[in-house]
Amino acid sequence: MTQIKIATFNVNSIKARLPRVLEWLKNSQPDVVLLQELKCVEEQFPFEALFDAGYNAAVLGQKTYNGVAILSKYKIEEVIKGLPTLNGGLDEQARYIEALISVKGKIIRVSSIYVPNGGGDLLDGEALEDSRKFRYKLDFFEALKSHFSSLLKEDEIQIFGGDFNVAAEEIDVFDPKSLSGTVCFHPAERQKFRAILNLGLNDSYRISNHSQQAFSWYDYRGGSWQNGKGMRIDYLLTSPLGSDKIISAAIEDKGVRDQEKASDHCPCVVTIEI
DNA sequence: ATGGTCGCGAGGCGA
Repeated sequence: MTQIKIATFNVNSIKARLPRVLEWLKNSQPDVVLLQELKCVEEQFPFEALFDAGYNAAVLGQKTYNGVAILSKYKIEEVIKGLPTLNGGLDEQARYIEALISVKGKIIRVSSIYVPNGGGDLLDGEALEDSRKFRYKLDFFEALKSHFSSLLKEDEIQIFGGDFNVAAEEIDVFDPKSLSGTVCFHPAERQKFRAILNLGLNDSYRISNHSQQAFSWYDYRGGSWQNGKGMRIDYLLTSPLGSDKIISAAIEDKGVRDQEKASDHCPCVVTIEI
């Protein structure tokens, strides 16, 4: 009987965040960590500091923007870098990395995902849903759904985690009325995310904490953390074999988001018996 | 409050 703790954490620059990340790793002791928004190329990734902290790493980097990684106390195998797109190519940005983790003779599949935000300035009279960035976001969700659909044919414990940049339900935002139709809480993107869940994946936090409101992201601007104005946009989605084995799930906001030089995201964790 | 704050990298973009 082995328990494994898996985390997802959008760090908003691994270089700027390294001291905070090392401190959090020491306190939280996750076995596997899915990182997003590295904001550096693989050559600049702090492999040594993280190895010294006990973690192997697989990295898909990019200069300045995006970047995803998988950290693991166990061996990382069969790494796949980049999200397959519907036309048979690969998404051009560093937003997806997947691997197998070998845990005491058992295999789990994990991926670290950074869904495009989809927001930004609109042209005169342009609706969010017509903007280039938002359409890229919706296309990315479609590509994710297609890829997950094929992976779910395997009888594996699978955990797909990351910053999905969408709040699933009204309970997942601080003000559903005012935020409805804005980026990260627009009906079109919520529908795309729901379609991914409908493949048979579970939102591990929500099935473990039925009616608890908790947020994984607080804007740096406007004192959002101090005012409790956040959203839950980071998830650890589990395949049926994984969902059956969930012990607990949580968002580790206290002692992390309230620190100096914190990321605007909080780590989300799930513990699974394998 | 039509702003606000970060990170990157050296002005503006992305979030």
